[in-house]
Amino acid sequence: MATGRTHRPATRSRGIPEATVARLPLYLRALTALSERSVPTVSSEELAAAAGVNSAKLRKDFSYLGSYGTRGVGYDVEYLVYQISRELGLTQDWPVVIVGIGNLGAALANYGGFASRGFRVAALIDADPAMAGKPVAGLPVRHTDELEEIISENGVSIGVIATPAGAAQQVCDRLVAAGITSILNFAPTVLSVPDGVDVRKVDLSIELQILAFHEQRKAGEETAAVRRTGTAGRPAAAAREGRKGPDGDVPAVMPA
Amino acid sequence: MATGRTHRPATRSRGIPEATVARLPLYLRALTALSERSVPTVSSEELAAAAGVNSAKLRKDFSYLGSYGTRGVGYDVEYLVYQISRELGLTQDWPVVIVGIGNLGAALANYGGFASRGFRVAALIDADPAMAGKPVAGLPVRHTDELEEIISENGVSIGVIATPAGAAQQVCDRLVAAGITSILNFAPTVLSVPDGVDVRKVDLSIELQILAFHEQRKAGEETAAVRRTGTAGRPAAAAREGRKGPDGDVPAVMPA
DNA sequence: GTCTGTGAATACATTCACAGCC
DNA sequence: GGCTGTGAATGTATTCACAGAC
Repeated sequence: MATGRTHRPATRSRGIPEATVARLPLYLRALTALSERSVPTVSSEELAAAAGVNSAKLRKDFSYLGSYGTRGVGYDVEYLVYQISRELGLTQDWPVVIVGIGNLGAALANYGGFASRGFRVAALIDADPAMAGKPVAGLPVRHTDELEEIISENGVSIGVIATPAGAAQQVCDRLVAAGITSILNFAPTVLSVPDGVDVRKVDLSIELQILAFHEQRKAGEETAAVRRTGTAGRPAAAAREGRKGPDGDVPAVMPA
Repeated sequence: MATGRTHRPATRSRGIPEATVARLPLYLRALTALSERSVPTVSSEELAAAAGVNSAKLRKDFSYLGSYGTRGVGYDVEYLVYQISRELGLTQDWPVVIVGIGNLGAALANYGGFASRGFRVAALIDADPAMAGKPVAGLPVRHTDELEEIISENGVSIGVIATPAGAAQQVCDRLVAAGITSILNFAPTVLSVPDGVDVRKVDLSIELQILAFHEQRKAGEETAAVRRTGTAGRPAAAAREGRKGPDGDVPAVMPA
């Protein structure tokens, strides 16, 4: 990351913290809901509750964007919607391609949340020739051979990878070579990309594993018992029938 | 205090940092791949590269679990796989339910990554009576009416919500009432849950919006950067000329 | 010599708490 | 009175750099 120089102090300071950027879409969603209900203004407290954060954090976040509120009153909903949209780059439309039209890719293609923000699915691409031409979410699936052409013709800079893990790096390389500079990766694999290309990943199984970690801890607190039994056991908890785990009878966890 | 153990606290220290927990699945995946290639040991440098992090971070992360490496040698792959699996709670199997069998729910049901870790889809649940009984991913869809019974009978503690936003809170409440204590939420809404219940959310459109933010920033920098790198880098950006935003005053994405 | 494990240093993020404006 | 905006304080995460085990 190229740190320029000292601060550009004015209302448009060039460094919004990553953590803040990651929350802006959350605020935007909450604001959009308020806007649809024609709520004219909102306090940091109310908006924070709607977005699921605390109000100090929200105010700090907004302070990076500028002073868009009014003391004693709150924030103008419409104005904030616009400012955040602009900051996120959603006032323009972003064509995206989805590569890998399996179950997940198809689900993504059908996902309404893309279009409702500035995103437009420019094409669906799959390596299976049998898929080519088949309509998914109203778009004909195109073959991988056409990938470069599609990207170039549509000026696509954001790509979504929903292929199996084995194909992801190869697809990624082609996307990058074709000019893509932002990638959302659903394949459970680490992608390597040149500098200047952003990758964000969504890994469904990782999220579950994190939940399992905390779940296990909860279970352990209830029955502070055998935790480290080298051979067999896991924390015990009531369940019904033993489901077979890797080594025999593994209890499921039920809060009683 | 509970922290009575003086030395060797790391073996099961009461607080593995969240950031570390979130990376353990990454390490585990990389290690599993090495294990399948029968690689016996791995250095922090190699493993870090495979997991897409830097080696100092990895070593620090592992130090929270204990001293599982050998100086001058590296880490035993099989042993680490076991230790991390145990730490994450993956040595037991976790029955999960998926609620909301639309495109996304079906994709999740078919997703192989769950079963390959300790997760087992115990049931698919949908509110649509027309769906009831229809097989998805080899399981018959069950109706929401049976939700409590399913959770109780299978000792499920982890639920996945893949319903439309409007139904999510209601489903969440029922899941929690039925005993679920961990929720993975795909619906684009903030869920409120009582203490003791963990929620993780995956929001597809939020990830894209974060990418758009950075993409927009790149485009802004391009004006200055383009001459520095000559013409080598960005075919798609050049092709983007044809695209125009819906409104007239779209800020210059391209040096005009 | 190699590579881990970890205090110390730094960077980043959140929360506090209150001055300043409505 | 109510609410924002923000320095200061605190908490968390990452990185450095090297002592110590092999």
